[in-house]
This record gives sequence, structure tokens and C-alpha cells, in this order.
Amino acid sequence: MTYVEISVAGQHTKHQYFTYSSNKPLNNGQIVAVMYGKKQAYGIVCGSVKKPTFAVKPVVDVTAFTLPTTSILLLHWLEQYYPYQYGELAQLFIPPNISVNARKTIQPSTTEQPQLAKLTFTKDQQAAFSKIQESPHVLLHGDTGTGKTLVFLRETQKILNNNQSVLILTPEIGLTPQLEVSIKQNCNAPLFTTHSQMTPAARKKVWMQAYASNRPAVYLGPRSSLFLPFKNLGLIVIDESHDSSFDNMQSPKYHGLYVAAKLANIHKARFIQSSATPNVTDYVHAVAKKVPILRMQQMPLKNTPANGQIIDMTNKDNLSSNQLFSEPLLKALTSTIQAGKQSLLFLNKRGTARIVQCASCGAVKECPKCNLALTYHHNTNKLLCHQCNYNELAQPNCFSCGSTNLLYTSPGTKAVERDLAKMFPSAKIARFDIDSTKQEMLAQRINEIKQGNIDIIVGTQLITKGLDLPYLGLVGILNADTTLQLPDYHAEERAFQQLYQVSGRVGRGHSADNKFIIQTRLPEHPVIKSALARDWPNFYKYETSKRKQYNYPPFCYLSLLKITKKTSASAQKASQKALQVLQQQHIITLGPSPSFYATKNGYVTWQIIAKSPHRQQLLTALRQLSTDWSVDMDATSTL
DNA sequence: AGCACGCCGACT
DNA sequence: GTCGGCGTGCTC
Repeated sequence: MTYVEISVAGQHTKHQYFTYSSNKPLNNGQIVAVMYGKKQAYGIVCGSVKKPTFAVKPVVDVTAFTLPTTSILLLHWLEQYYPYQYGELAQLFIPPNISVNARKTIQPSTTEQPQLAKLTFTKDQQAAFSKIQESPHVLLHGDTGTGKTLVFLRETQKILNNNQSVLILTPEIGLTPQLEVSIKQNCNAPLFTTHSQMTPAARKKVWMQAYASNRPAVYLGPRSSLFLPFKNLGLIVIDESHDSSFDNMQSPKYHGLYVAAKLANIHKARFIQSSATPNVTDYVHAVAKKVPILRMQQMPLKNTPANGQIIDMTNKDNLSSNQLFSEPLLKALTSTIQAGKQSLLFLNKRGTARIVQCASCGAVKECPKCNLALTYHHNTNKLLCHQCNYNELAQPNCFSCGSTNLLYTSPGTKAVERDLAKMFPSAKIARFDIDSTKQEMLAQRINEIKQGNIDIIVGTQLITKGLDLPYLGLVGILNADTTLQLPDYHAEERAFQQLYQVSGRVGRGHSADNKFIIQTRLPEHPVIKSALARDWPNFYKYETSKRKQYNYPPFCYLSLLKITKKTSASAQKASQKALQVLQQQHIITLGPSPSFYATKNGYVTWQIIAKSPHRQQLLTALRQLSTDWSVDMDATSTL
């Protein structure tokens, strides 16, 4: 009889390991089935021990799979880097649809040998490529359309030639199958793609492939691909590294970028983080760690940058009879339709935040401590900071200019579509948002749009990502302010990134005379101005100094703690208890306050922001909270 | 997360 | 008296 320590996956476990007995020897990393309480669960063998003093249960069954040491090292690193339940982290490594009967079968991979495309590099691409040879970790900071992809794909081919595999992390690729196509054209190895629409069976196939194959391959997928049982990884690329899908998803909330960097380090693999708009936090870290930053600005095509224009919506001369559209935007729409080109109108629906903005001067009241827009609470007629709970009575007049013309809501895409249909009765209009578009339909809709038989596209954030529309002549941002003013310390950065990405959709060398119009009530806002000028350094300077002033990341470690209870009173009571624990450990706290999305089906959520200049100090304190707190370490959104 | 144990209100 | 509310704690 032997005794092993097992990391039990998927369960809420306060202990790192639980001891089980087994009558046959087990390997470290082996995946086994155990009883945990009354439930069966899978676990990872993490070492053997002497017979313990307490009673233990036997291992129920063993699977045919043993995780590589690299995976185990990554698991242990995650356990000390994040304050999460150990079981949640172990779960990441367990293959989908696992069963004790599963065999180690792999599909013989069908590899047609592709004709590798001949690459002609621009000077920037060539420079970046040679720099990559000199450093194991680089930040590829290339403007949209400068051909970052080809640079890391050539490196991918080099690594493959060296008989090693490559992992390419990408935001959800439903919208951008281009990357998949480019990999096939440029890389001479089997490609295994994972995406969120895939069935567990299909995911399992990819897992098996990584597990059993000894041949080098390219793995393409979202951040969950980090936990595949890789062998001999020579390169990890994280494409669009700023994308929120790398850090924004369900718990356990880990940042794909940091985990990727660690995994590369464990494998002694090269690491490339690639983005046109890197997060300032990541950028500051890269500078601090002396990671070479490779700037690419040269366009390979003869592109005409779009004609950018800011429309001040507080200026009466710009207004039309319709509240949503300025006169210049309507004129641009008319002429774009006449020219037979497409228009894309971007509206951020998430911005239905209950923010109060003055229609006359654009001013929004902010929390003096947090620098975030105050949200309006109807029942109490108060303006409230959802982060620290600061509040004041709502006034009928603008605090800045005294006007009584205050705006409490913003319109949705439906209203936009309806008004457009009235004003342009003969135009074909397509609306694109999460509600109107099921994921599976997207590809089809996009094809429809690419053919050019749609005149006006109305969309939300979906539209910002890597979509190349050959007939696009106009991009209009209906209300840039909604994104900008979400009460979230990261909101201005997200606004810049979105504006930058959307404006990149137009002016891609397809035709001259393209337009990019931003409607705003804050025409002098540094974020709006730098986005229009596509001036990243200016934005970076503004954003970092603001973060420093109000003590946000990267100048502190920040985590968001949430608790959901039946009643507001019990949530507050739990919050007070947590505050005590945190403050005893000298953690800076904001709140507690009702969460931004405070109530769902009768339950109430309250939250606390916890900050500290020292990661370890914050982790230690968070580990002392009761288990009903959900923790988002390094949260980039405090909503 | 589930599930058991334990201590206070309204009921046959 | 007790049925059951959910607050607290544990799972090798």
C-alpha cells in the first residue's frame, strides 16, 4: 500500500493536497479518480508520503494519462501566484471528457504539405525578425496593418524546422479565421486549433494530440490552450496581447499573458507578445524587465490613413434634427452611400451605464478619490461611486456650467437602426451585436458584408476586431463618451484601444478618401485626441500619469473581491468582516459598495477593492478571507 | 460547490 | 414541544 498526495480538481479545496491510498504505485502527474466527500472527482498525483495518522480513502481508479513535469511546474507556480482555491487551478489541466476507460489514441494527422508563401519583408519586419533572434522574450508593438503576423509566423517556421512545437494564443477566433489561413500558408506542420464553440470531444482530440504526438505542430487557441500537455515547446506567441479575452473570463481569473510568459520560461521557449495597443500595465512591466520592445510602424501597402475628424456634440452648429447623428456624419453617410461604399457605425451598448452627462458642456461628475464617473441611483436620487461608495445628492444643474440639460441614458443599437432606416429608406442596414448575432451566424453575416451588398453596418465591440472590409469608406463612432466614462479604472484605456482598432478598419489601402468620424461631447479629451491622431505615445503618457496619481496598476497590485448574499444586510456584514481582515494586514481597501451589476435573481452582490504595493502581502491577506468571496486578482475591470 | 451540523422563530 | 430557516465549516 502506498500513500500519495493528490491535487483534487474542480473542488473548493482549502488544502493544496489530500492524501489517498493506492495498492499499486502511481506516477507523479498521473490523473486519477478519487472520492472527495460524496462526489467523484479527478485529481493529479503530486508526490508520495508515509502512512498518515488520519484515515484516508483509496484512489478509485487510474487513467492512462500522466501530465508532463512542465504542466506540474506551471500548476505549482499558479498556486503561489494567485490566491485561488487549489482545486480550481488543478482543473485547468484535466482534459475534457476524460474517463478512466479512455485510451491513448491519436488521429494520424493529415498533413498536406503546403506551398509556403514567399515572404517579402518590409524594413520594419526584417528589423523585428532579427531582433527576435537576439532575445528570448520580446514585445512586438506594431501598428495595425504593419504585418506583425508575418514576423511571428516566420519565427514559427524557424522553430518548427528546429523540430519544436509552437503555441499561438489568440483572442476568440470566430471572427478572424484569417490567422488560421496565414498559419496554413506559412507553416509547414500540422495545425491544431481550439476555440470556444468546439465540442468537448473535439477539444479532447487536440489534448490527445499534444499528449501523444512526438512531431512538432502548431497549436492555435485561446488562453485555455496554455494547459495542454505540451512536449518540446520552442515558441509561444500571444497575439493581440491586450485583448480582454486573455484576462476577463470566468474564474479562476488568471492573465493569459503572465501565464504564457511563465510557461515559456518553464519550457525555455521563446516568447513573443504582440499588440498594436499594448496595455499600459503590460508595457510598464516589459520596460521594467528590460524586455526589448520592437516598434513597427511601416505599412507594407500603399495605405491612405483615413481622414479623421472629431465632432463636438455640444456645439449646436454640428447637430442635426436627430439626436444621435451630427450633421457632418449624416453628410458623410450620404456621400459614402452615393460612392457605393460601406459605412460602419460603432456604438458601445455596454455604456448604458447610469452616468449623468451634461449635454451642453459634456461634463461628468467624478469621484474625488477614485477618478471614476459617479453612477446615478434612481431610488435615492444620489450619485454614487460604485468603487468606494462615496455619494452625493444628484443636482438638477450641471456642476460645471449650470445647464439643466442633463443626459441620463444612452441609446442602443436598435434605436440607431430604426432612425437610420427612416433617414436612408433605400439603404441596406445590418445590425451587429451580441443579441442579434449568434456566434455561428457570424461567419455567414461577415461574408454577406464583405460581398458589399450592405450599405450601413451598425455594431458594438464585436466589430472592432480584425475585420477587413474591402468596401469600407466610413467609420463613425456615434458616442465615444459611453466607453470612456464607464466607472472603471481601465475604461479610458479600453476606449483608446477600441477607437484605435475601429479606425484601423478603414484606410487599409483599398481606396483613398476614407473617413473616420468620432462624435463626442468631450472633444478635448486626451484619449479622443490621441486615438484620432493614432498617437500611442501620447496616450501612454496620459494614462500612466493618471494611474500613478490615483494609485492604480501598474503602480499597485489590485484585486476585486465580490460576495453574493440573499440580503444586502448579510452582504454588508460579511464585507465588514473582510475589511477587518484586510486592514489588519495593511491592505488598502476601497468600499465595500454595492457591485455595479448589484442584483440578479434576488441575490445581492457587494464588493471590495483591495490594493497593495506588494503582491505577496496582498496574496497573504486574500488567502485569509472566507471561501465565499470570489476573488479576481489583477482585475482590470472593477465593474 | 454541495452537504451536514447547529441554533432561533411559527406551527399541528 | 418540533419542523425547518440558513449561517458556518469541512471535504484525505
